[in-house]
Amino acid sequence: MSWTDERVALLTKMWHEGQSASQIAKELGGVTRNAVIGKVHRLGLSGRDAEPPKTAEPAAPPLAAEPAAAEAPAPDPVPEPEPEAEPEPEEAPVQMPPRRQIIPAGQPLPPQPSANEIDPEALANVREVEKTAKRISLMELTERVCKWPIGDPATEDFAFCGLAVEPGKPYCEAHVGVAFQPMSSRRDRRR
DNA sequence: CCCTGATTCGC
DNA sequence: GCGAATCAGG
Repeated sequence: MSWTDERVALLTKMWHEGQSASQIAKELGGVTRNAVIGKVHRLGLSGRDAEPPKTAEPAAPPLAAEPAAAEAPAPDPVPEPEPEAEPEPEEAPVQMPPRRQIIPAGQPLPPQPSANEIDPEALANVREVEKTAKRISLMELTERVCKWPIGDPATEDFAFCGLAVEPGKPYCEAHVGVAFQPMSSRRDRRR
């Protein structure tokens, strides 16, 4: 696969939309995220919009910038014509949702396992997360999705959380929070 | 041990 | 110019 104008245009568009290199690579097909990143750099659009103020020190102290005889500062009004290599192809402004769509749960949430001696903060967090959980089925479980059960396994609306797991753990960040509570925090929460 | 972008360097 | 390999951070 080569970098045709169209592919470069799509790359540029997606990059400015904030898509990750791997997502762009997947969308384009035939290239790896490395290729995308390499191309991004070659195109000079690495810093997605603002200029990097923290690059390497140019080591150019402005000390003798002013010639001694210069009485007038001689300002330069518009030194940068800024080529603006942004062709901005007439792309259809539609097809806007680059972000992963989320399936809302819209459902009362049956009682959770041992949901009464858990750190209130973590619990609140979980209820929040479960509103936005992906709710995947048993067959959709993989090594890297949260396996926290949501709902009653006996009913149809049962599902697993399905969010991205905390690497190395079986659950997402929020569910790890309630799954692995140190005994210290669960002590004396009953009066 | 998943992801991210950044950089290098042989091609 | 290209991108795999590698590096560096989360």
